[in-house]
Amino acid sequence: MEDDHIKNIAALLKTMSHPIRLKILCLLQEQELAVGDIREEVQTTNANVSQHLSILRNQGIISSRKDANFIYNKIEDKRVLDLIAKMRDLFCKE
Amino acid sequence: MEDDHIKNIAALLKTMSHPIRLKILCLLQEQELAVGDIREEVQTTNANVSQHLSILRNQGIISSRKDANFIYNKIEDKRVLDLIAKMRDLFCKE
DNA sequence: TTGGTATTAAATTAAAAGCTGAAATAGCTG
DNA sequence: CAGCTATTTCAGCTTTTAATTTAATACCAA
Repeated sequence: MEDDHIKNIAALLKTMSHPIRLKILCLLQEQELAVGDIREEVQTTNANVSQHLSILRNQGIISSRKDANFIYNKIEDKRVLDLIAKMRDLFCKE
Repeated sequence: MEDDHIKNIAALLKTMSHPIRLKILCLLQEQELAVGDIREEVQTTNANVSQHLSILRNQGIISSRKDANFIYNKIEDKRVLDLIAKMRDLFCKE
């Protein structure tokens, strides 16, 4: 694997390696969600969720759409879904 | 996915998310290597490689065997090999 | 045992990441 | 417009991580 790929993948893993962000990605597997919805699932503040979402957005992993004063987030990079599926497959047995 | 699994996977990803450590794992896919061998591939110091190896060892990802004054490292958790293969498949196209 | 090589350990410093609370923005609704 | 809700942004603070340097350990070979 070339160094450039390694650098990119390492950056992606770093983005995914925070428990809150990983959980957000898991939640978004099935549905679009707004910040408030997510805050209910992950025990933290709105501002914190918002910050994590913007990190995910900057990586291009998720995208957002605005509706009234809600902002709905969904997974943009479908490869991440594949990757999460694989991880579940490998590490969630038992 | 349960919170415990998320926590564990996040910790694994975090360990893998440093470019040097990810590269070390890629190098170890094919063969056992000593610290000095790795230092030649990754541009840094011996001590730095050693530190990264010990992080990987503490996570249980790699294991070591001593032969004279070399310490050979190899991947212990085979699931990590699977995961890397998947990532290569998803993110190294082009 | 002396010297050389390979590796680890400990300590220091610098940089990055994470969380919080408060202020700012944007869009509804009455 | 005034007030309310959802979200983002910012500043400050604490914690974590990374790299470097230096010292220590272990093994071999002359």
